[in-house]
Amino acid sequence: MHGWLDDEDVVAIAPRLLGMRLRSEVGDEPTEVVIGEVEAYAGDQDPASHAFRGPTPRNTAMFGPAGTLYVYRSYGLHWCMNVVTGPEGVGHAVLLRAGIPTVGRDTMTDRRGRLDHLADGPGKLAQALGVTGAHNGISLSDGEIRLLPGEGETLAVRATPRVGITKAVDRPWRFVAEIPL
DNA sequence: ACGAGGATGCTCT
DNA sequence: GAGCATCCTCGTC
Repeated sequence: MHGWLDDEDVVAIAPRLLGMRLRSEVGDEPTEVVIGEVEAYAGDQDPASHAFRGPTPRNTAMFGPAGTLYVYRSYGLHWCMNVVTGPEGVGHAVLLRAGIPTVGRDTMTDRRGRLDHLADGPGKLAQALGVTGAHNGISLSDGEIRLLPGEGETLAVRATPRVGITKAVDRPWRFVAEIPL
């Protein structure tokens, strides 16, 4: 399943996640978004990656097989989720930064505590789907959180520098799906 | 629309 | 002890 996720080139994989669906079976009602913004992190080739200096207690999930979910806590407050890619052991991952809510809107507004800005940021996306550190290391193929095919529409994609980092700031490894008019 | 500042706790040096 | 792959609120324009 998702055979292309184990490709060596995480920068090529990242934009292919745009338009895919991310479905959560956490809680009573399923929730789902279409992935709209991602960033590539290239393991030991990438000073901005959590895996840059090799395995640690926090980042072990990054060195698992492609299709593993890596969840970490950001700024002591928020959870952020990544899709592990590449051959097992390389530490590549794609940060999921934003999604368009499609299923379970009521549950997402409950979890977010507001009616707007439900999943337009990495911490907000994880919160809307009910994803926490308890999901770190699970498979995105057969678990509570799943990566599913999109509708197959062709998306216009814009590449920009990554957000919120202080190292390797020049690499245009953030990919945003342009909303068609 | 945009920017500054504070909240908050874990990870690794 | 420093440094975060962030979010929210409250100011301005």
